[in-house]
Amino acid sequence: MRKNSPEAASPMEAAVEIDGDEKPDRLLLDQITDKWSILILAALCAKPLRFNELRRCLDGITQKALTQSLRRLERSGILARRVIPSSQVAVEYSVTPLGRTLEEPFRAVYGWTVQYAPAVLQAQAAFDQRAAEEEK
Amino acid sequence: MRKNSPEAASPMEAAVEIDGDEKPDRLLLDQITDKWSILILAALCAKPLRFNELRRCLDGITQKALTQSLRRLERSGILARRVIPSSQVAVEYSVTPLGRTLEEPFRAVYGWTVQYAPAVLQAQAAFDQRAAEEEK
DNA sequence: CAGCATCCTGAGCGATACTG
DNA sequence: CAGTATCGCTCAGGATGCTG
Repeated sequence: MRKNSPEAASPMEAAVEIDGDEKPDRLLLDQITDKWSILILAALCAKPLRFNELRRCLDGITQKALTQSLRRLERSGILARRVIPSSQVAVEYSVTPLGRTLEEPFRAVYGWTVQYAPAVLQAQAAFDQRAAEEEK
Repeated sequence: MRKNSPEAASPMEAAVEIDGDEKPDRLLLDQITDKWSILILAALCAKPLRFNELRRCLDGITQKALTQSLRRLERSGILARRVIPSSQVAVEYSVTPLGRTLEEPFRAVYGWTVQYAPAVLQAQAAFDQRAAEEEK
């Protein structure tokens, strides 16, 4: 396996330059930017939740998808899974210290979507407008 | 650093609370966090590129996938497509001002992957170790 | 060169049923 | 409650060929 590259003078460009084979960065990037990870982390950063509580927060997610996302995040050390001793089976998910370090970057991205959503919607409308016109 | 994010009482949680129906934020989030968008933006932030130049940067992407991603980003006003008059057909893609505002947030996420990749890999190894043991 | 159209395969998702 | 297991099926994505 390859260790990561020494030191890239340019910040992000490294991702697109060293592309000879599958970079771990790219894989990792895919993992954390998947459909639900951001939202799951957002929910658990607020407070730890149990499986079905979490499911209710993430409206639209299936049990299977949630389980998979949770496992993947747990495996990567971003979430912790803790079985609560009780009469009923109870499992609580929480964010690890490592996961906490992701909160900021994610907040930046999510903040962007909120801030610029109107601009983007407008751009999309304009684009569709133009497309429709030259269709005629 | 950043100047955004006034001091939202609830920073990211908004995304997981208002889930009655498809929120535009969620859709937008999916759009920009897809497999290639981050890398495309990274490449074009460095400098504008033509279609095949860009394709070469993003090793592994197919023509179809690249076209789709580019259209989507163009439609959202993040990229600009410009046909260069010449003897041969030439098209240059560049980042719009709106796209520039995404550079920071993306850099934060990408930076995280680089910084914490070792920690994540270690966590994954430990996880797999544990899993393998209780398999026996 | 920069795409669009078409065909095709399989990875992944949802639905359902079952378990500790 | 918190999952695992199985099965069908869709549809996103790759491969290929063609065009302005």
